[in-house]
Amino acid sequence: MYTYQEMLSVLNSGGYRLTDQRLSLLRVLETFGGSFSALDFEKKASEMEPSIGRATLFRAIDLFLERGILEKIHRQSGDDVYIVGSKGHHHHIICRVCGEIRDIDACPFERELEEVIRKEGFSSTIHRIEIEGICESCQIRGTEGNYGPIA
Amino acid sequence: MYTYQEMLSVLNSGGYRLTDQRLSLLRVLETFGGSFSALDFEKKASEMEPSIGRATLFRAIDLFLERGILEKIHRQSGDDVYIVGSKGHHHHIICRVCGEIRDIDACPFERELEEVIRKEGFSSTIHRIEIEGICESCQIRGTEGNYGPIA
DNA sequence: ATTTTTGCAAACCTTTTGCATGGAA
DNA sequence: TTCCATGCAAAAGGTTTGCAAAAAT
Repeated sequence: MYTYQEMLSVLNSGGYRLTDQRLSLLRVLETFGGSFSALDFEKKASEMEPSIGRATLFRAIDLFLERGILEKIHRQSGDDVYIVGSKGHHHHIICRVCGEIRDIDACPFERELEEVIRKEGFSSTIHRIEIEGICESCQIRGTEGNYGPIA
Repeated sequence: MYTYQEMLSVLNSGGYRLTDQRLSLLRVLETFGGSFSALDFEKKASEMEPSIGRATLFRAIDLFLERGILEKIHRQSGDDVYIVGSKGHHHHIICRVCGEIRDIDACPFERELEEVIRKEGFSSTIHRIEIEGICESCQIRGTEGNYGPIA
């Protein structure tokens, strides 16, 4: 997960203007531990900096996604959530109870992916892999009974 | 990809009422070769059966998803599209030029997934894997220059 | 006869847009 | 001083809802 300084230098080196609003939004991002929705972000942002308009926030989200400061994750539920980005190619494992999202570094699927792609004759490929389940702490808390099996 | 008869029997065995609208919608699904948006579906449905209301269509989509008659695919672009379902656990490889979606049967990632899940201590997991690239025909057509690299 | 399903239209909710103002470089 | 970024408020866009009528079992 990028630090404030790293996020800042991504913006800076991209030639983007360092406005108060953008810097405030980076500060807001620092405070998120796990995943959050656009609305979570908006809410927290307007608590910390009430003057930030909705349009600015959504434009910042687009920019942050483009620059990798944010990553968007598509949940099984259909909701999109965001997390603060991190370096390099990686995937995520998500707890559907507490919402924790961990990075899986060093994609363990490269070999099999290459095989599939070769077989299908595709080029210029990207892949998305998301794993969703119940993390250890939530298993211990015994909450898994509240969640049915998922197709 | 399920045939009309298979889709019908899924509905039937689920105890759902076989209304004209639902049967018409299955007929519409038969006509799709590849992926389509909810709006594509609505458009085609109201051509083939003008009396079908929007709410009915969206309610049917939910039902079809639940029963596996449809599968929802989240594109890199952020759009959700649908395809007619097929049996068993599988993944998809999507051409970002022509939109073709092929099933990858027999998940080639089981071993590595198990390893990751064990290492992270997760239980009750599901996974989604989507591969997006350019299919052979579209490579030959030379259209890949129109599409920039994707993060 | 009972219960599900439908159609309509309005409501909803998140995201986007146009445009004049303000601020960074 | 130039162009990028912002805020506002309105519009957009896709999806969902409430309800009375219609249809399936």
